[in-house]
Amino acid sequence: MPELPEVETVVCELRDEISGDSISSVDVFRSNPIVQGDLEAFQQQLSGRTFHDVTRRAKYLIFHLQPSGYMVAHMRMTGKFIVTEPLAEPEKYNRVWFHLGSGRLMIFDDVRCFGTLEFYEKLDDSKALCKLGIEPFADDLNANYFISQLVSSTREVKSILLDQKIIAGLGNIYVSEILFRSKINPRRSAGKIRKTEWSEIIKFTQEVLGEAIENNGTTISDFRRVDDKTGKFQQFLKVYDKNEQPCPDCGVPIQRIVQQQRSTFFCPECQR
DNA sequence: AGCGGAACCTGTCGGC
DNA sequence: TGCCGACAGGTTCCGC
Repeated sequence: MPELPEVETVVCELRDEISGDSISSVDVFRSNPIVQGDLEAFQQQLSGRTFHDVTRRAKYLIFHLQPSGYMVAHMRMTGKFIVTEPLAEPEKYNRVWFHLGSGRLMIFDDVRCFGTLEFYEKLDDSKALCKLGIEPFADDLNANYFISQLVSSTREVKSILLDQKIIAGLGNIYVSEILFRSKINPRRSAGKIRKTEWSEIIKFTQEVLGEAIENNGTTISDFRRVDDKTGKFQQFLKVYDKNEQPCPDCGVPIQRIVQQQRSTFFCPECQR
C-alpha cells in the first residue's frame, strides 16, 4: 500500500475520522510481529486515551494521544487502517481492533504482517523516527543538501533516494518515476550527479509526490478497489512495471534491472 | 562506508 | 490441474 502519498492520504482520512474519539479497549488477533514490545503493556497504554491528532513523518503514521503519548505505526507493504461500524467477527487479515468511544472500530489489517505498531510516551524515544532524513517537501531541501554529504560517494543514485536516512519517504515505485522525469540513469554514482541535476531531482520528487497525493485513492492506496486497475494510477506511471514497453518520450523499450534486490525501470535512451 | 543477502510473512502469477 | 519459483509498494540486521 504505502509510499508517502498513500500514507499522507490515510493520515488525512484518519485525522478527520478519529480525532476526539477515545480508545475504550484494544483487541489483538495476531501480534507477532506487528505490535512491538510487550503486548499487554501496549493494550493498557492505549486503552483510556483519546486520539488528538494524526500526522505523518516519512511513511510513519503518528497518532497523537491525550493526555499523553503516541502510537507510531508503519503499514509496510500491505497494512491498512479502516474505520467502520462494529463487526461481529474479525475478517481474515484483521490484526488489531481499536474499540472507539463512539462505538466504532478502527481496524489495523495486514496480510503480510510486516506492519508495526508501537507506543511511545515521547516521540524522541522512537529510534526509527530519530534516524530519518529530510522530508521531500522540506523548505531547506536543496541541491547542496545532497552534494555536501555525497561528494565522493560511489553509491548509485537510486540507492540514495531510497535511503530513508538521507531523504525520508520515497519508495521503489516513485524513485523510478522521479529519475525518469529527471532524465538521470538510476545507476549513476551519487558523487557524480551535478548540482543542476540534484535540483532537477528535487523538483521532480516534489512534482511526482504532489501529483500522487492529488490522485490519492485512485492510485495504489486501496486494495479493496484493486479491480480498478485501469484507473488513474496506470496513466500516472510512465516507467514503473513497463518492462519492454516503449518509452513515452522516445519509444525505446523501457528496461528492467535489479538494484538492491528491487526492480528498477528506466529508459536507457532518455536517462543518462 | 556501503554493499549484497537474508529475514520478517502471505499471496499471486507465470511457466513448465 | 498442480507444483515451483519469482515476485510484491518496506525496513532491518548481519557479515564481508
